[in-house]
Amino acid sequence: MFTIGRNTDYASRIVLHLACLEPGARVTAADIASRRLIPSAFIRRIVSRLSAVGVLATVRGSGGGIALARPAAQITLREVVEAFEGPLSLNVCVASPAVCPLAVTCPVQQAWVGATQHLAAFLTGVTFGDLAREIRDPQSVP
Amino acid sequence: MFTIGRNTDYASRIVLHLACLEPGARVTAADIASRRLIPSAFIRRIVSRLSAVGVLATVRGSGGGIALARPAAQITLREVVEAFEGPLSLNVCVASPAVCPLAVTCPVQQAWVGATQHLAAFLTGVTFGDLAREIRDPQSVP
DNA sequence: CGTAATGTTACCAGAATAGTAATCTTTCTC
DNA sequence: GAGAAAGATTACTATTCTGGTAACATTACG
Ligand code: SF4
Ligand code: SF4
Repeated sequence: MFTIGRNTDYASRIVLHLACLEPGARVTAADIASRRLIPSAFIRRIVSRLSAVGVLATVRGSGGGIALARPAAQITLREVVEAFEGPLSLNVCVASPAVCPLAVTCPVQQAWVGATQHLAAFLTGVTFGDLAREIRDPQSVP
Repeated sequence: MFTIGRNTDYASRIVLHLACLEPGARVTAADIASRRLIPSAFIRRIVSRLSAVGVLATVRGSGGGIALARPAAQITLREVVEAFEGPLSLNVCVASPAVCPLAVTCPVQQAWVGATQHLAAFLTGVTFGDLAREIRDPQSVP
């Protein structure tokens, strides 16, 4: 079906949730999990990955929690996607042309390279600052 | 890694091969399989699907083979992709928003809808007529 | 009828997915 | 310092998906 995995989607929920709060607000992972319908035993790994990648800043111990490492306006959807799906590459030969012996003369490869670049550009243009702003209008989510 | 499957890639090789021949040329599947490095026991299902979808016209029996059902210029890469990956949908909520309870207020969904539309538009713009023309220049492939 | 071709189905091994669970480490509060 | 509250890490599992193989069925030419 050619879709992103659940990990990636959950990650975007987490970042979006934080982007909707006051800048710099810190909140526990379990809290986000319950509000955003993320399996509570699952969110740990996701948060861990996001912080390894530099999207989240975490504080351990009692009274700790997670927060955005940077302003939401500087976090792109692409960054979150690539943290879980790896570098964008719509066909195996885009990331590493060597895997296909036909790559040298294959015009389809060029098409996939182009499609990947277009998608990457689109996702780079979507920041969580923009996304959070869209949700402020109708009713603010707890 | 978020890529198309091998089925889809093999399918594009088949269509490209036919697009490089004389218009209307008919050739056996086994021949394409050996020239384009497709597992020979695999190509059957792929050809079958492509013909069910209206991209290929097949002729059974001795002396039969496969050919494009329409001029290559009218066959888009999107069509081939969707024949194997299903309707383009970069996240589950794009194809059917009902699967996610958050969909009604989720701005990320809008982003995925947009990304899917952009990708779809790009792939619609790539026809095998164009692709075949690119390969005629350097050296014609057997 | 025999042969050459596609159509269809069943099957399989290995990988990926989605999720659970248990344990470790850090740090605050009392 | 004890205990509790948090995140970090790892191992495990069940299910599905993927890529591929194999066998058989169907069609058509000669
Ligand atoms: S056949 Fe072309 S598109 Fe397919 S993997 Fe090889 S180079 Fe890429
Ligand atoms: S959270 Fe938003 S993007 Fe994710 S599945 Fe639900 S509607 Fe779609």
